[in-house]
Amino acid sequence: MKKERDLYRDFLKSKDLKMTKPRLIIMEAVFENHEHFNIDDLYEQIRKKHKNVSRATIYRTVPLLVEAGLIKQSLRCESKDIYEHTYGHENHLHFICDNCGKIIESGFSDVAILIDLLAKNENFEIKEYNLGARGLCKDCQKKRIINEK
Amino acid sequence: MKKERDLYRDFLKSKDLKMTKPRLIIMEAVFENHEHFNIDDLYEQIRKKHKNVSRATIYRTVPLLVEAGLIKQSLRCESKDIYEHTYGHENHLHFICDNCGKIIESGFSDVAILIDLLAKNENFEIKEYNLGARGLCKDCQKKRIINEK
DNA sequence: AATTTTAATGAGAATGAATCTCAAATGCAT
DNA sequence: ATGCATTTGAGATTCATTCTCATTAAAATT
Ligand SMILES: [Mn+2]
Ligand SMILES: [Mn+2]
Ligand SMILES: [Zn+2]
Ligand SMILES: [Zn+2]
Repeated sequence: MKKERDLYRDFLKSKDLKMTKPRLIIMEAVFENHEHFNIDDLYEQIRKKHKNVSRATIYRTVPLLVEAGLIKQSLRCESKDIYEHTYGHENHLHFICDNCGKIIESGFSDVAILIDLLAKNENFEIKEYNLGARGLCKDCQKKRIINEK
Repeated sequence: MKKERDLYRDFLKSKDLKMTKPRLIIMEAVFENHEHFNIDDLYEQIRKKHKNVSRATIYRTVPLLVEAGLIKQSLRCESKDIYEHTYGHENHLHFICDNCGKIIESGFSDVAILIDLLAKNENFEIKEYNLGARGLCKDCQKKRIINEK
């Protein structure tokens, strides 16, 4: 939490943005848990302690955290943008179950090497990977077999 | 276009859905061009010839084409869901330029092999890959250098 | 071919995530 | 402390998507 705050401070300073109370509250809430989250989750979480932080400010602040490189926009879920930490988290890919919505994470060091090669071919400079697949998780495969009987 | 229509017919029959005039018009419009498209693009395209096909029906029909395996939901662009053909198109990944929005496609046969391995580890059954990266295209890298002077 | 049954459609209303507006509040350099 | 540009909260607005429901069309049955 210490490092994140410092990076955030530096980022804001570098952009001539002010370190305000809501911006601090929001960034601390974001790093309180380590799950994927959407703006509404975050709003509810923050509201428990701070009755006066507005949804608008959260919508305005989250993109700053993205730009600062602390979080990234991840997959979309239930028609909502969802986010996850990047700072302090390994790159990983998502397997999303079409049936139950479960998200399974998996490292992808080797995959990245190949994708870097493809990108090089196109002279494309990658800033952020966005890798995953949809399908059926272990449990839902079993259910399917039962249902299709 | 012949094959797509037959597959679609079979799919509708298998689901006890009727082959209606709007459903046919929409599926033909979808396969008229080979670009990524969003619902609004499709609506405009269809409206040129058929003044009476409603937006609602397009929103209702596109998911059928997805379920039939003819198209897939692809990346999101300008806050709109976008779609692309799957039938008759190789699997590929997308490099998306953060600066100009350009979408670069690239095959990924080798990548798929690695991802299949990761999926196997998790006992996850992949139905559809969703692979890409965001960053800067060749042209925008040059522009950046100029701008940062 | 006419009738019945049932699903699908069009038009527009409703929803809801995300963005915008603007008067009031706050951070920060002096 | 003072002054001033930036940021904020609250609610209005936007706009993609979904829903509603009276009407229409497809297919099954006579
Ligand atoms: Mn994740
Ligand atoms: Mn594509
Ligand atoms: Zn599952
Ligand atoms: Zn570009």
